[in-house]
Amino acid sequence: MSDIHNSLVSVSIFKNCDESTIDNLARDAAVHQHPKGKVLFIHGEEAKHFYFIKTGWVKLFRETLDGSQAVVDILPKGHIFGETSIFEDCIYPYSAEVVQDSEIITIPLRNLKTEIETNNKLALNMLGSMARYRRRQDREIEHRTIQNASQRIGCFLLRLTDQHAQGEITLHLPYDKTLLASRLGMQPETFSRALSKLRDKTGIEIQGSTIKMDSIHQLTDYSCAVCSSEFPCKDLEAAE
Amino acid sequence: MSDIHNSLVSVSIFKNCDESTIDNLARDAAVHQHPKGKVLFIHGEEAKHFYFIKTGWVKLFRETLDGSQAVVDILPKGHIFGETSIFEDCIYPYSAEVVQDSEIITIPLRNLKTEIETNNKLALNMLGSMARYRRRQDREIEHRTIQNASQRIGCFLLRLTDQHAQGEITLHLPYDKTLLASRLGMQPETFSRALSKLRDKTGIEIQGSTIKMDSIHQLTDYSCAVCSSEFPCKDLEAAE
DNA sequence: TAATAGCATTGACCAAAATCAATTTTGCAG
DNA sequence: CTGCAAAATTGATTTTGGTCAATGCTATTA
Repeated sequence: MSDIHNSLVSVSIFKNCDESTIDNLARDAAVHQHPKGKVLFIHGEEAKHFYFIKTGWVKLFRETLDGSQAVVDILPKGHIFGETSIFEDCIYPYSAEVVQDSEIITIPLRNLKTEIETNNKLALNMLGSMARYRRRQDREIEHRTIQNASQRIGCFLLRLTDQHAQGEITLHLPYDKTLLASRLGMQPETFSRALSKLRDKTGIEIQGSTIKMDSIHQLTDYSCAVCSSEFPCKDLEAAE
Repeated sequence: MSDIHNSLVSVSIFKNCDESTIDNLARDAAVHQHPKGKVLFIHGEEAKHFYFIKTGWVKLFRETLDGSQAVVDILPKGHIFGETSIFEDCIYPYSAEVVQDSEIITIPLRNLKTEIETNNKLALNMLGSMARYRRRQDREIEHRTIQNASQRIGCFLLRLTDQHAQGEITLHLPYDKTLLASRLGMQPETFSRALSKLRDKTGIEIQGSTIKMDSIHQLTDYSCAVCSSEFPCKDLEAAE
């Protein structure tokens, strides 16, 4: 159990909360190993748990009857998801699928709900987290509206780099290109062409999933020109 | 002052809160008349107040240096905005412009922050409100990803109608078509053509800003087929 | 009621991205 | 090391929506 406890203390919504708060949540939690492709829950299903990603990656998405899907987010280890379902109708607002073999902690929403109803500190942390997420989503809508495919990729790459990095930078795409394409709201073919275009326009070097550049300015000049947030963005951080 | 108080009691985040809570907020609030076109604040500005729309409409948007803008939302009377800036850096995450002569109540964020830090009921209400907003934004991203222009218009029209309406329906566009186009993330010319296409595909009648149809099925068949939320949508309600 | 300004529509054209199809490359299992 | 399946790329084509320019419509007001 101490394993679960140790995982949860690092989550931003539990920051500065009493040990007892975390213990109350961890009490009925469980760790599971999930293979790539495993669907944890489906949009519209009754929400019983929320989840913490110990290792791996999880895709949140919405899917229509005809099979086309819109990716809401792709979360790395250290993040929680499904927690917003304690409000309203207790229904998951999206589906969740493990996109790489992952270790996931499952925690009953009941415990969170009970705790938050009396714990103002927790409620405030969660509000802060949701405000951050909201900014991220607002920015996402802005990007889909005014950035083209290449600029969106450039912006995504910038978010992978240390904002204050100097000199030559090497970075790796965090997951495969098809998934990244869906994360950015485009087709794999469009992604491939748009990345080539980005290379031609900015001079970055691409070797598989490794990308090198002399300085971040190669990307900022190209991508940030058409964004309302001047670089370095104040609202770049990942969700909660 | 009782005027301001009466306005605020109707806001969902103050539901079931003590009279004293609302009085604390209303104490330093003020009502102003704003003409169409008035910009209330700009993205990135230090956030001092949040706002309640007593009458009229307000557009929330983000704008780049070169003038292109992305509309985040368009809010009717009864809604608040800017309140999420009590978290983090106290900076407005979007700009706000009055799009019709409006009566707006201005309330210091300070008062809200002080109150929420000790008032768990208020915090929980606000969490519920933000969870609703988040679902709306997730759906918005989905729509921009998988619906085409005509389908987005159809979906918007459905959200204007009574979900359980039977028989012939008449409805009016809530604001002018140029603004509606920006709300739906398209150009005015595209909106015009897409609306004509929607008419041809569904048989709805269009007369200026008045739209008539024999039944909502004309629209649901066309627009909801490519959406993950089966009609009637559970997550259609407006934000705040 | 006539002038006008802003909104809305239409047409012609262009650019971006989606689609469909065919390869090529890569990573992995045997 | 080889063969295979999945991922990625490339080409050809279509679709969608954006852009620019011209025109039509309508509501306000002088």
